[in-house]
Amino acid sequence: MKDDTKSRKAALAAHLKAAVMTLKLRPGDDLDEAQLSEAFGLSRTPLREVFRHLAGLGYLELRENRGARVSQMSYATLRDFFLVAPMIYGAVLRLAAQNATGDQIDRLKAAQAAFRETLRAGSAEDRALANNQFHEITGEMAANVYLLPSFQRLLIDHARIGMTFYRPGQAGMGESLDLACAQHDEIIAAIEARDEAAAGQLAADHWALSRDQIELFVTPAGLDLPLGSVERI
Amino acid sequence: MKDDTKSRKAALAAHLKAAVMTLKLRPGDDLDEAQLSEAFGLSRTPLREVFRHLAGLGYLELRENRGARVSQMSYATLRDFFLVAPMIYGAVLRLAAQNATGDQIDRLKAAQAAFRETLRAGSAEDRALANNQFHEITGEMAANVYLLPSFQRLLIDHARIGMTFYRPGQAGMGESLDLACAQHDEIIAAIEARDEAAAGQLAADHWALSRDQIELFVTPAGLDLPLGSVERI
DNA sequence: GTCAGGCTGATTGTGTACAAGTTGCATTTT
DNA sequence: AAAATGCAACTTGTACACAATCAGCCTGAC
Repeated sequence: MKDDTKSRKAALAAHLKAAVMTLKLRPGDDLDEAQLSEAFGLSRTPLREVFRHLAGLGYLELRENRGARVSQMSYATLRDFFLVAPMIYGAVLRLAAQNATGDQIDRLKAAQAAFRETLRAGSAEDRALANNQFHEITGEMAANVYLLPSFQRLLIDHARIGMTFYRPGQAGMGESLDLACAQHDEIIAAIEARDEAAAGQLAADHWALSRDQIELFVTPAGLDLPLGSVERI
Repeated sequence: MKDDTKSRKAALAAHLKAAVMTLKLRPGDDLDEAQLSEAFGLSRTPLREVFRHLAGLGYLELRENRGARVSQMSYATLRDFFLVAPMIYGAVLRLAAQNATGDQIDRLKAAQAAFRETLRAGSAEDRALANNQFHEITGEMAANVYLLPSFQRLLIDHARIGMTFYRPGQAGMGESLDLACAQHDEIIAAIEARDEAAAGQLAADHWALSRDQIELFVTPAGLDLPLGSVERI
């Protein structure tokens, strides 16, 4: 009974994390205590402890007397994200290059293999989670208690933003994913070589690629139509 | 009864935060649920919610089946601190200069006045809390959800490190505090003038001062004794 | 016709009882 | 005498019941 309960709590947390990052639970969605309590075989007390934990990590927001919600995204958070992400990502990869252990590098390679597999045959959700897993490990390598909280929040919303702006059909999307995957390989190499400068540069490159993808969606290529055929508002 | 409970929870959280930052509760100390439950008139359920909340913010650590502890400090965390503090502090003050509202600037000035008052007549604890309050407001000004979690963790441990290394008698301690206070004034001015570059520079200066104080303690001035009178190991 | 006020159903917050786990001591065995 | 094992007291985790709060709807007055 003991292991059951613990694993159920862990399962609930993992389920919610994945659901939030893949937008299966979308920003602002309400969570139903009663329903989740039933689904995971937990009473409300441990359930709410999980909620509080995830709220601390930035997945959920708790509102007084009004239950838990998936944490919101807005233009303000998007702006916050663009301002801070390059700095934190750079710092994490530089520290990762300094500190990574052999075991961690092995796990990073495994994560990269899994990510590559999702490119071949995987849903957008699988891809986002695999990519997230890869970067989580770099965070673990950086091993800095003061940096991690911000980094992990960035990863959550990076996954969500990526899911929002992911359009399989869009021109250049496949190429971008391949490029991102290649950059992951370079990141592994830089970390393994303890090349801090290269890791920092790769962080910048990887970020730039991701940012361009997002901007491409926000500012899409204009439709190629003759003048006058599209009404301007 | 409603307001009572809420305010008691808030009081407990505030009490624990202050106690942790001022080292009244020292890193690694165990927290007694039963005792705190009695002292604040809360049952264990809400008490544990407060624990979880504070654990998320970095004040406490929760261990499975073994209660809550004040979060640890070690050489590793000290090293982590030195590595990322200048970066985060710089980012926060630059963003604060960009975004601060008039109301926030007023509150910052009030916090600075309170801090100055603790210099004149206040305990080391009062001073640490007042200084923390000042920097908390700069974090609020920066208003970046991705930066704040790391910044607030840094502030907690900055307060604790400051308390650890604070020695009223030590040469230069009073001068350093006066200098730090003067820098606060300059920081306010830079923010009010929306001078981002100046704010960034002041963050670096303020950090350098704090760092030097810590190093002064870690590497104190050698005793002024004739050669040969002190055995070298 | 519109808005204010109060009721009602549902949801969340808290208190308490009980189950599970852990620690330290005592006893036993080698 | 030292180490290991079992027991007991205490601490933590979970479940459930009750109290408090909120949102929506209805009624009634202006």
